[in-house]
Amino acid sequence: MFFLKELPTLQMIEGYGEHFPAHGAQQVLSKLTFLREASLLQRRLDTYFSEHGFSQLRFLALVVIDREIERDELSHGEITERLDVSKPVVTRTLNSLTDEGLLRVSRREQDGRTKVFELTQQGRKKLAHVFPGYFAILHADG
Amino acid sequence: MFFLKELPTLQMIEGYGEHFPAHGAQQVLSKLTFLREASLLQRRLDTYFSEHGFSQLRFLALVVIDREIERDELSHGEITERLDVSKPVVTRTLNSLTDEGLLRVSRREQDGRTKVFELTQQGRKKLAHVFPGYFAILHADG
DNA sequence: TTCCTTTAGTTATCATGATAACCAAAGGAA
DNA sequence: TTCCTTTGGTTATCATGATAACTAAAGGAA
Repeated sequence: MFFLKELPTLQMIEGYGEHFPAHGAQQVLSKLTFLREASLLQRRLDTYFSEHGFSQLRFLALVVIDREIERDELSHGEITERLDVSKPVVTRTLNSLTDEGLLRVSRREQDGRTKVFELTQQGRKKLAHVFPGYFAILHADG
Repeated sequence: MFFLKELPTLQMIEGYGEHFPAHGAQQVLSKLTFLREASLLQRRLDTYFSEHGFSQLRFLALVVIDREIERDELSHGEITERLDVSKPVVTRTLNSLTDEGLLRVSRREQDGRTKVFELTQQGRKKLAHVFPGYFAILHADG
């Protein structure tokens, strides 16, 4: 998240910078604008998820399992590969989703270390319930 | 931060959605791309800050004081107005910056409640040290 | 087999965001 | 004055990101 409510003006940036080439300030400002807009959109999504007792990460963890074609389940490691967060966070997230009954775990027969997760009926229902509003936010202007 | 390493394909999104109008999927995908790119840029910035024992918020707190024209100091409340984070987080951040000697606090004479913060020499030095790399990341392609 | 290395996930701990509830000074109305 | 409301910040507590260090199963060389 980018936490500056008012972006600096072009003049301000130019004032700071003997640090970048001519016309660099414009590029810097447009990147800051980009970050700020993304943060605002991200914040709308986070608010939406939290209204549904969800978080983006918890949602995406269900999504990566759901979207897998010709498979119903993914291992902890496979989920970690698909999500850009650390392993311990994946562990915590999957455990809490399991505790809430949205996922079901089992051990893989061939390898006693591996845990595999699949959506429960309730998990599918929850996803279906949250998707429309999610797409609505992404589809909206701004 | 948007945590999906691989974005869904257009076909996947269309598969999910009777939830949005025709051609909506393209719009959804471009918003997801936007979020993902912003997250990657944000992550480069966060890495840079943490290499300097800094965080984006700590940096921006110094910046909003520094960029104030014709004033050297801002109150806690004024800083809170300029940063898009909650009051308690501002308190904690300003305290830690003060403890590290980057800011100096004083009470405002007219109002015994108000705290005002200004950059120390060390704070200015730190900002000057961090700015070039910050702009370089923002100026870079991608 | 025995032992060493690799791989899968977990535990411990920290940093940093949020909200709710609080304290204390300021500022008026009675 | 006294008391009530408003305003400026803080405390307590939680959620959720990270890294480092750990446990235990797997797999392979000797």
